[in-house]
Amino acid sequence: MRTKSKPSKPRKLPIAHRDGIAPVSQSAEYALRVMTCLARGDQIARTATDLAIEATVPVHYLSKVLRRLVAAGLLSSQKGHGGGFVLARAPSQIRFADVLGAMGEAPVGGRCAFGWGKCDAKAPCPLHPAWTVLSEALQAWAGKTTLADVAAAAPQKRRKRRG
Amino acid sequence: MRTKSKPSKPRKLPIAHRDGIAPVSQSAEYALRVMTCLARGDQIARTATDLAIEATVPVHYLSKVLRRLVAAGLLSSQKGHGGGFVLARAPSQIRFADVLGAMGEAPVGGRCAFGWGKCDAKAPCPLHPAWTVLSEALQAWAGKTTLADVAAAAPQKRRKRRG
DNA sequence: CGGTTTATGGACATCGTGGTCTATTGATGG
DNA sequence: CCATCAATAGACCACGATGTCCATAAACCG
Repeated sequence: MRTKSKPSKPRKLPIAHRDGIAPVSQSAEYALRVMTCLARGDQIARTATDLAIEATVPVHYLSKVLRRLVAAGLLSSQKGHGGGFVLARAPSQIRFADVLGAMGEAPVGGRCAFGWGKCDAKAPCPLHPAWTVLSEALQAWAGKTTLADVAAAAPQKRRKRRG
Repeated sequence: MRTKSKPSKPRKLPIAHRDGIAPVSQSAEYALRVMTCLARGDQIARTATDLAIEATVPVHYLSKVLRRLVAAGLLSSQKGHGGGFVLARAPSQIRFADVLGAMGEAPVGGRCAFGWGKCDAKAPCPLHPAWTVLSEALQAWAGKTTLADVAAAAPQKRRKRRG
């Protein structure tokens, strides 16, 4: 075993690391955050600034995300005084998959994880079975979870009902 | 110098899209590819160039990935004529989680998807339950799948299996 | 021993994502 | 009508992940 390879100089390699196995991009995560915020409130218009604060997202960047969600038909927007963003459908009718899809995060599956151009059940790459398991788990999650689920969960603040 | 004005490029929205819900980084995928290649062959040393061709990975970039895998103790390396890389353990003893961990892809969970600093079962963010489901699915997948699984699956060449 | 083969280590160059900023358009209210 | 608010649009920049290249070290072969 000649792999002594003494690590006397523990220089870090340029291969960075993300915050773990990031299932979605940062933009997509922002989208889910803001959609969650909207689902948890009343159906009144919320401004981008307002949402950015609550969702802890850079304001100007969020506007781009919101634009995408509007273009995808998940949000309605209203300009001018009193305007803002509202969910286009009921929270129970908006799946995570819809939000991710609006952000360009297609539900996996299109690309061969092994680098092969074509990869299907007939001519599977070595990683195909394992990747299929992962892909199906992700799709099941994104397809089943809706905004209604996250709206119901974990109230952010104690909203005391007056009277 | 990036002051080369690159006009005429119809940059839609700056929110790019990856090849779907990419569960791992490109580097981590490369690592899984090359580890799969090694698991599928005999335990003879394979050169980086050889592996790069089979795994369809840029040669020089792969060398960095291989370095990481060696540093993590998943691979053994041998310099000089006849040298190359070999799995440090049996394929059944190398989980995907090990490979991902070597590439810096920690098994999720550390960061709050909603942007909160702290986020646990006691004070969960709205996304916490949904994210927990996702996180556990990913961890289960990465923890259960081993190189032996992908080595057995989908023989690239016809090879008689014993037993 | 020198020469070849291989891994090792790092210096760049490049590109996409994330993030900031400014201008414009549209709606509302006085 | 004008002032103001807020969405829309896109230019622009920073930075990290990706990818290329080259020098060096180590192991083997003659």
